[in-house]
Formats: sequence, C-alpha cells, structure tokens
Amino acid sequence: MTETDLIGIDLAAMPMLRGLPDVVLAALAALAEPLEVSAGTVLCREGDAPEALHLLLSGQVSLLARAADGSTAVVEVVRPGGRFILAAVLTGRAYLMTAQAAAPARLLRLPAAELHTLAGARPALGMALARAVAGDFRAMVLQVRDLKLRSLPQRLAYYLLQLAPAETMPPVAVRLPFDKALLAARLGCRPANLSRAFAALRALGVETHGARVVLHDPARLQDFAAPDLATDADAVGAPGDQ
Amino acid sequence: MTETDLIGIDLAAMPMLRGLPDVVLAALAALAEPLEVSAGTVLCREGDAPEALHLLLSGQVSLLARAADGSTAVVEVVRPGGRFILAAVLTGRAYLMTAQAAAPARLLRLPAAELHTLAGARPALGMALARAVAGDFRAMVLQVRDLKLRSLPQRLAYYLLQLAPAETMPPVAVRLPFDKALLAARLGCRPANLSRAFAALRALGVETHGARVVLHDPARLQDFAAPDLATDADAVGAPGDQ
DNA sequence: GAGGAGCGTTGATGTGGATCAAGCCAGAGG
DNA sequence: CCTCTGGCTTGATCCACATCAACGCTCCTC
Repeated sequence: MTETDLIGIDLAAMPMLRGLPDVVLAALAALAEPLEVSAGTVLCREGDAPEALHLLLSGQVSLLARAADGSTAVVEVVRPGGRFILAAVLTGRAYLMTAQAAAPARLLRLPAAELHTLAGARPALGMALARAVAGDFRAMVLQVRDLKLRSLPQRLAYYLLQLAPAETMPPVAVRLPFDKALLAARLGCRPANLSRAFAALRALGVETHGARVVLHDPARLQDFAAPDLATDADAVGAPGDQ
Repeated sequence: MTETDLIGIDLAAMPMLRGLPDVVLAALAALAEPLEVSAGTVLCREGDAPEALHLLLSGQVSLLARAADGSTAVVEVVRPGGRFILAAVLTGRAYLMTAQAAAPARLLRLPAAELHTLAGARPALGMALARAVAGDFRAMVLQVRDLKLRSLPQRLAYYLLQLAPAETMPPVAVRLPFDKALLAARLGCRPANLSRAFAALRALGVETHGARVVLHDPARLQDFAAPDLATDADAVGAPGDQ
C-alpha cells in the first residue's frame, strides 16, 4: 500500500467527507499532507493568512483567542474527526483563532488553493464543505446561547450530557476527554470555579473520580441544565460535528 | 418589468450572491418568494424543520434562543443584506433559533429543497453558500471570544467601533440601528447595565443623544476594547457578513 | 521512603453585572 | 395644558464568578 492509499483511508473516515465519490476522495488524498505534532505545538496563529484546512485524526487541538492583556479564551476543543480553519479557508480571511495541540496529535493538511480549485470543479465537495461549516456554525450558536443564558453549573451539566452516549440506562459513565484546566477554559471559567460547579452537581447525582464521571440521574441533570435540550441532539460533542 | 425581474434586482444586491453568473441569479429569482411582515412577526421557531433560506432586504430580524424559564437571549440581529437559517438549510437539521422581526421587514424566501438542487448543479452557488456560512461562523466566533474575555463596557465599545465607518476623522457620528433594549439583549446584558456601560464610556469620549452616538476618540476606545482589533476588519457589523 | 512538582480542591474576599425599584423625560391623547 | 405611557437612567442591594492563597493529593524522581 502506498502512503496515498493510507491517507485515503483516513480521509474516508472523516465525518465531513462521508458519502463523497471515490474520485474526489482520491483527489483529496493526493493533496493531503500528513502531520504529526507533540502537545503544545502551535499549528496556526490568529491574524495569519489561511494556508490549509486541517483535519484531526487523533489527539486534541484547542482553538483559542488571545486578549491584549495576555489572557486567552478557549473557543473550542477539536476532537478526532473534527477540522479547523475551514471557515478561514473558505472566506480567504485571516485566522481568528490560534490552534494549539492540547495533546500529541496526528493531522492531515489540505492546502487552501488546491482545495478551492477542487471544490469549484466538484459540486459534491463544495456542498460537503458547506455542510461542515454549517455544523461548526451551529456549534458556535449553541455556545453563544449557553454563555448568554446558562449559569456555570448548568453549562457543565449540559456539557456532561453531551459526552454521555444517548439512550444508556441510568448510571451513565463518562470520561472527560481532557484535563480540568482545559475544560474550565472551554466552559469559560477558572479551574477553581469548575471545581465548585462539580461540587454543586454532586447533589444532582454526579459523582467524580478524576476524569471518570458517573451520572446517576441524567434526567434530573437535563432538567437542571434547563434550555430545551430538544433541539440539541445536534450535540457539539459528537465527533465531526463540532 | 415582471415581478421576477424585480426580485432579480434584489438578489443581485445581496452581498452573499455577489459575482454569481446571471443564469444562477435568474434561477434563484424564479424560486424566490417575496414576503413583507410587520414588527413582531415570528418567521420561524426553534425546533422546527428548515423550510427556506431567508434573505433580508430591509428592516431587522432578531435571532433568539429561549430558555426553559422563559428568558430569551438574542444571538444576533440580522440587518439588511443579511440572511438567516442558512446553516439549518444546509445541514437539514432543526432551527436552533427563533427568528422574529424587530421592525417591519421585507424578505425573500428561497425554499430549501430547490436551493439544494440548484446548488448541487451549480458549483458557484454551492461555494457562495459555503462562503456565506463561513462568514456567519466567524461572526459567532467573534461573539464567543467577546463573551469569554471582554467586560460589558468593552463589548459595547467594540460594538460601537464596528458601527463606525472605517477611516473617518475623529469625531465619528454613529446611529444605533435599533433601540437600547434590543442592543442590551444582543450584548448579553440588561438594559439597566447597558446604560451604565454607556456612562462608563463617557470618560472615553463617547457622547450619547438617544440613538445618536458620537465617538470623540475612536483610537482610545479601540485601545480600551483591548483584544487585538487587527483581525477584526472582518466586522460583524458589515452588512451581509453577520 | 523522602522530597518535590503539578493538578485539583477548598476557603476568604473582591467585583461585575443582575435584580428590584424609584425617578426622569419625551411623546401621545385627552 | 395636564396626564398618561413607555423608554431610559440612576440608586441600592444581591449573587455568581473571579481572584488570591493555602492545602491535599498523586505521581515522579532520586
């Protein structure tokens, strides 16, 4: 098997590319550059011109915005199957966020110019890209809603529910995908307050042992998280949909 | 001139459709249904299945999310040249937000199914849609960043700067596009606190007379709003880029 | 097994914004 | 002209979260 074949397998497994004709996948495989980085590596910096779409095969990448005073906000944590810099590539405008590996990561880079050309020639790819950004947009909308109308414990409850596989019987076991400092940043608070939020949820049947979390009463938790979870099957946590 | 010709003129003026071949514009004009509504009209409700892309010709539409307790958050206020429900149409998933006219509005509706078909056949349209959602995504990213790392007066300062035409000499006059209650909701605070935020900016050369606002020292304001405005030429306020 | 480093929790205190409520002002209607 | 109404501002108080700091724990090294 050639290297390109191997890349083709990785690409076919990306949720955003599911269902694309083999010709397109092959063309993408020919463009893709594999990349392996250690934790802490900066993959792109806010303000720079967009060069390549990044697809995450394994590991975690956090997307953050920096303030003038040096403080940073984690806008999203990308998980395997996810992508980043898609919007910048499509609009051709500078990155709004800095991408930094939060753990050792394997990725594929698809150069912007070639991707553009290919998408122009292949409507199916263009639509796949459109659907993908649309998914990213929806995740951001959910986050804005979260920030504007939920308290921190509610946001945490909501986040935990997203991690739980749907349709499991009551004592649901969940594993936090990354350490609490990063989770705090993603939820928009300090580690100290995340700790307090976990403590507050204890009364609602949430038990924590390090990264292991057990939800004894998801229904009650859902009720506590308030805003109609009806529309949220959509979950940010679903790989490839964030 | 037929009605379709008139619609064609409106469509050609939409920023998101700029540069599309006339054939595509004509096809869109044939699909488009004009719509005129009074203030307060609900155009779609969160949770419903996506039916049509909405383009706003004039007036204002607020996109809001409702909490279980009845409180609502305004996620975005769409201004003329903007669109909404694009992401839901592309993903085929339920609306995440309720759209309600904040002022009398004229719109065009493009039915989802037909739009899909057309975009599949016309790569240029598919890419235009992708670019448009990408722009919407970026606006949401900026808002998340805002909420996570700016204080209310800073968010207000940033918002005012976006309203100001770039490259104007110091005493910049700005008109608030909608009343202060709605502005407060969009910024994620209560009217009472918006008032205090305006009061705080008075010391930075911001003078208010109802909806008229004068920025005496934009540079200082920009400095106060902190996070590097470098990447923000992108402005949420730019019509069609929201 | 002793020491140290890093994450996580807990406590004490400060602050931004919410909340509740009273006043202000302009425009509409009598 | 007076009154009523609704949007805006201001004041007093409260609460969620930030901040600063101490402490406990686990893992890692020596």
